[in-house]
Amino acid sequence: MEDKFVPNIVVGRLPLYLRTLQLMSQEGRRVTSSQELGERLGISAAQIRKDLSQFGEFGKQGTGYNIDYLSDQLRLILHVNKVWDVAVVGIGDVGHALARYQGFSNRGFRIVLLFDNDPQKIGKNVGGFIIQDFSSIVTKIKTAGVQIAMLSVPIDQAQPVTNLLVDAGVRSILNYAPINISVPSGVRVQYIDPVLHLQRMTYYLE
Amino acid sequence: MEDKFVPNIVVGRLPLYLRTLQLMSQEGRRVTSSQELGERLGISAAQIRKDLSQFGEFGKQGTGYNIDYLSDQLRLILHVNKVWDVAVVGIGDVGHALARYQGFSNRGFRIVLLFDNDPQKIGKNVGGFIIQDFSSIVTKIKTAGVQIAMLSVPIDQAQPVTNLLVDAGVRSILNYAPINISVPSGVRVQYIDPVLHLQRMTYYLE
DNA sequence: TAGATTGTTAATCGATTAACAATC
DNA sequence: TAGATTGTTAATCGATTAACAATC
Repeated sequence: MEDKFVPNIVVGRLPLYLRTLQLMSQEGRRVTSSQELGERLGISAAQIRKDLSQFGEFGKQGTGYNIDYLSDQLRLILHVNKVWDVAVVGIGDVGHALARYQGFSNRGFRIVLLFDNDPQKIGKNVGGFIIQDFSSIVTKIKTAGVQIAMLSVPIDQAQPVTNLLVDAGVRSILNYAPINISVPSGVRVQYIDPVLHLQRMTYYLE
Repeated sequence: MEDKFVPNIVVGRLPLYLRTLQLMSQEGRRVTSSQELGERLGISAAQIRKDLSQFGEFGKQGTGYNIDYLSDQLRLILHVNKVWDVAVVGIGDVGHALARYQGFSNRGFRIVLLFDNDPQKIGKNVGGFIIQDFSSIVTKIKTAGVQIAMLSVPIDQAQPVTNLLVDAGVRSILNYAPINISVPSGVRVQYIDPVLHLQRMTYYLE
């Protein structure tokens, strides 16, 4: 089921479904429908049903989806039924905010390592973790078996640091530096750059 | 030219092109080609040419694109040939990082207003600006004529604060709260939620 | 039972790519 | 001139939607 090819664009919507279902669950709701989910997300009901059908049958005709059951299934599909250890690399303002962000733990992630190369910062405690020196990055990440990193270093360090992360066995990188980085196949990168989003909106402003 | 309909997905790629061109310009480069741009971005050369052709003819056969000229044109198209004033609403760790982020100014944005509702924070200076009380948000934003806001408040405040922003005349919202918000037509929302990106990658991890 | 909603198929719609004449 | 690369067309590919039988 999960072995078969699923379009990337579909995979990208699943976390959105999960996020909304978790919220509904917190609201005390028990069941929902593709229509309701769609309305909350601005996505058509047909698309949601089609997306889910890639992975199995999770609903009941006439009643819809059990929220907690579908959430569990989505967590299994997305492999966030466990908690993933994450490293934050580059503890400037962005890294600092990530290290202290409370929104990871109930969605499948926890931060376990912080790195920076500024002697002023090394040894400091942020969000309960001690900032460690870049020089130890490969061994520390390897030893901890961390496979996911959030990268919040300056632009010119993004590629060299990425290379270290790849050497250390990191397979998923969330890159906050506004530059495209190269990784070998088997390693995935996602990008966050607020300016891209802002410029996408100013197109429609005068 | 800009009046005619352009697919949203095309508009979304333009900021990426611009970002790469600005980087090339800083590297001292003068010209590039759709092929080179495509390689740096992981996008096909044909797609880049097709996207650009929606807005005009910016290249020369045989030589390619003048980097600074194409950058200027993209800035005009995206309306970032000017600098937009932006408000940051909610000065927790994320808002704090946004307020101090140095990457906005050379890409068309500058932060001019900060808001929070925590009496402990109101009056404090972050990144050169004084945090102001929520109670003044509508009038202050109206007076300043700010049309863009970055929203970094807790989940449960996202929708009510959004309503205030809309009342104040904000037309573009970059929402960091992990929840979908409703806005009237004419107002645009973009979302940033790191967990969505992480979960999209764990799908491919075991 | 009647009403509601799923999962799925086929039709539609839109986006990407390949190819090439034009031309620098 | 020969080589390179654009802008654009037509073909391909993929994603979305509409519709409905199945069934809770």
